[in-house]
Amino acid sequence: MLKQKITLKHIAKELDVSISTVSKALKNSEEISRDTKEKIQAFAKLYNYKPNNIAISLKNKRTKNIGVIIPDIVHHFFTTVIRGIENYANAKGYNVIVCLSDESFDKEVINMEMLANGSIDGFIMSLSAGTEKKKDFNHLKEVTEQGIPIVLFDRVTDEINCDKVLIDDMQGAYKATKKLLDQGRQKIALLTTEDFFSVSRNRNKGYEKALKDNGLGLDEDLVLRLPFMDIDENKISEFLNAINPDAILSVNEIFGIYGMRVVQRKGLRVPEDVSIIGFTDGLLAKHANPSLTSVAQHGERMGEIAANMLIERVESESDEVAYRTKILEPTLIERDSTIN
Amino acid sequence: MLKQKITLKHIAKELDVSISTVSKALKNSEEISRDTKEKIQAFAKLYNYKPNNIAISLKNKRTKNIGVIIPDIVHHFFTTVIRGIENYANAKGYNVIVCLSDESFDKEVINMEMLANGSIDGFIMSLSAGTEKKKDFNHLKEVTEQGIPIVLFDRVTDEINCDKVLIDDMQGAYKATKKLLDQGRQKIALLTTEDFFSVSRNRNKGYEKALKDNGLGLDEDLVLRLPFMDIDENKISEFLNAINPDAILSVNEIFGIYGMRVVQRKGLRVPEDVSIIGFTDGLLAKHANPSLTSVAQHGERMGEIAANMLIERVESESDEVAYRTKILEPTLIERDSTIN
DNA sequence: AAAAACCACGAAAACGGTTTCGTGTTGATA
DNA sequence: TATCAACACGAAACCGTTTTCGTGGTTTTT
Repeated sequence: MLKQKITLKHIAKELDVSISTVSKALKNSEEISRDTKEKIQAFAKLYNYKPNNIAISLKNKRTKNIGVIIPDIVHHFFTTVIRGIENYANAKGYNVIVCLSDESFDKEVINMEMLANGSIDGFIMSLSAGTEKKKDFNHLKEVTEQGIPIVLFDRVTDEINCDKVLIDDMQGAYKATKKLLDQGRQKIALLTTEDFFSVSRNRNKGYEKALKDNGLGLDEDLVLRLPFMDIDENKISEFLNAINPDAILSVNEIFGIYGMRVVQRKGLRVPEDVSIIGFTDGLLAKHANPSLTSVAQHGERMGEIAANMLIERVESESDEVAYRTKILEPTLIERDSTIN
Repeated sequence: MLKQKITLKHIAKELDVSISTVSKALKNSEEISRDTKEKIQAFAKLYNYKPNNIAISLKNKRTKNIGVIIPDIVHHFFTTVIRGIENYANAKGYNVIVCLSDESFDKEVINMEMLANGSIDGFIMSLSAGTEKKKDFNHLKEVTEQGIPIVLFDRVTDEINCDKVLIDDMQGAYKATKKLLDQGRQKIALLTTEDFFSVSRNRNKGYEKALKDNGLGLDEDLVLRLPFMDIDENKISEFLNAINPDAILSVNEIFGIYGMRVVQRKGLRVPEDVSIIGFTDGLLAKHANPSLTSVAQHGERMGEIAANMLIERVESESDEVAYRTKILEPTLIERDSTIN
C-alpha cells in the first residue's frame, strides 16, 4: 500500500521529458516553454511532489539544520532558549537537532562529532559542566577550523573565537545585591556553586563588587559553595543556621527555594526577617510561596539572538565578518520574597 | 585557514588507488590486501577522515534521524520524554530533531511536511491541542502511507494505526480519587481542562468511576473546566469558595498548585482541611509547600519506549509486524498535600 | 538564400558515498 | 604448458537533485 515517494525521474519518465527539464520547469525557469512548464507543474502538484531534502543537502552542501547542544533539557532556562531558537530558525526554514551533553565532556564531544560530518550547518551550544571543569575546548576548535560556525550562549569561554550571546551575570548579581543593601540588609548570604562555572564566577563577582561599593568587605563565612547537582538541603540548613543572615542571594533558582524553605522552617518570615533573591526566572520562582524575586535571564530572547547570529553567518558569503559578543541586560523581577 | 573536510576522493588521489578501494579498505573488506588496507587506514586516521552523513543517507535511504514533534518544550513532562528519547536514540546512533507545534494544528502539519521529505526515518509525536480539537489527522495518514513510521505518545488518537505509548490516565485518576475517598473525603473537586484533550477526558472518567464505585455520583458542580492556557486564578478561587471541597483532584500540576494557594489563602490547612492531588510529577509538585502528592507519568520511560518502538520498526526488514500499544501504569507519589 | 540569433530542451557532471561486477595478475593444478 | 582459482583492485551504476554546456530546429536579420 506504500505510495512510493515520487522523484524527478518518475515525472520525467511519465511525461517523456528529461530530468533536467522537470527540474527547471518546477523552478519556473525561463528556459522552459509555457506549455511544458504547465504540464509538469500540474503533474507534480497532482502527485504531491516534494524534493528530497537529503539530495538537495548533498548538492548544495547546506542542510538547513542547526545543531543545538545543551547540558540538560529538563531545565527551564535551557528550554526557553530552545524555544527561542526554534522560533527564529523555523521561520527561516531551518530545523533544530537537539543533543544533550548531560553535563559530560565526553558526550559533548561525541555529539559534536556526530553532527559535524555534514548533518548540520552550524552549532548553537552552551558548555557542559565537564567541559568547563576540564577547560578542554579542542572539539570546538576543530569544528570551527572546518568552517562550521558556532554560537556559544550562557556558558561560554574566551578560548574560542566565535559569536557569543550571554547575560551580564555580574551586573545581575550586582543589581540584586544592591537591592538588598538598599533595603538595609547587612548580612547577605551567598548560595553559589563550585567555582568552575563561568556564570557562577561572574555572579559571585557581582555580589562582591556590590558589597565593596557599599563599604562592605567580602566575608567568606557568608558564602556557601555547593556542588550543583545532588543538592543537600542539610548543608544549606546548617550553613544558614550558623550565620543567621538577613538576606540571601542565590546563583540559581533551586538554591533560593531551598534557602527559603530553611528560613521558613526556622520560623522566620520572608521577606520581613530574611529577604531572598534568586537567579533564573522559572516556574519555581513564580509559584513559590512567597514568590521569589529573581534575576531574569531572558532565555527566549537569547535563543532568538543566537539563532539569528548563526544563520546570518551560515548564509553570508564573505566569512570575514568579525565575531560578535552580544551581552544581554538582566532584569530584576521583583516579587514577594523581597520588600518593595 | 579552512581545513577542508577530506573525502574518499582525496584519499584515493593521494594514495593513487580508486575510490572503491578506499571505501572497501576503510570497511576492512576482505577484498583488499592487508598492505593496502593498512596504508589507507593509516592515512585516513592521520587526516581524521569521517564519512559524510548526508552522502550515506542519500545512498542507503536511512538518515539515522528521528523527528520529534511536541506541543511545547517549556513543559516538564515533555522534556522528560525528550530526555528518554535522546538517551535511547543516541545509544543507537540516532539523532533527534525536535520541532514544536506550539499546540497549533498548522504548525504541526508544516513541521511534519518539512521533515517527511527525507530528513528523518520516523516520527515520535504527541498531538497538539489544535489537532485534538480539529480531529483532522490527514497529515499523519499521509506520512504513514509513505511508509514513514510514527509512534504516538501521551496525546494519541484511535484514528491512526501506529505504535503508541501512553499512561493509563483513567487508572491514575482512579487511584488518586480512591486515595482521597479512603481518607474519608467526600466532596472532591475536580480541576480539569476543556474536553477535547484525550488525556483530560480519561482522567475525568477515572475520577467519575472512583466516585461511582464508592457509591457517590458525579456532581457537575464539583467540576471546573478551564481553558488550559492563560489560567485565571480568580476562576479557581471563585469556584473553590463556592463549593468548599474537602479535597481537590487536578488533571495537571499547575491547577493543583493554584488550588493549593487558594485554599491556603482562605486560611485552611493542607492537607488537614483540604487534601490535594495533582497530575504530572514535576518540579512544582516537588517543591511546593506543602509538597504536592502527584500522579507520576513516567515521561522518561515513555520516551525510551517510544524510541525503542520506532527504531525497531525502522530497522526491521519485514513491515508486517502488528502495531503495538504500550500502556504504562501511573504511580501515585505521596507527599505532604495528602494525609498518610 | 545564407548567416545570425534565439528558443526549448537534453546530456552529463557533480555532490560523497556504497556496491556489484568485471578483469588483469598470480600461483596452483592437471 | 594450458587451465583454472584465487586474489586485489578498478569501472561504473546508483541514491535525487542542480546546473552548465551543448545542440537541433525555428525565426529573424541582411
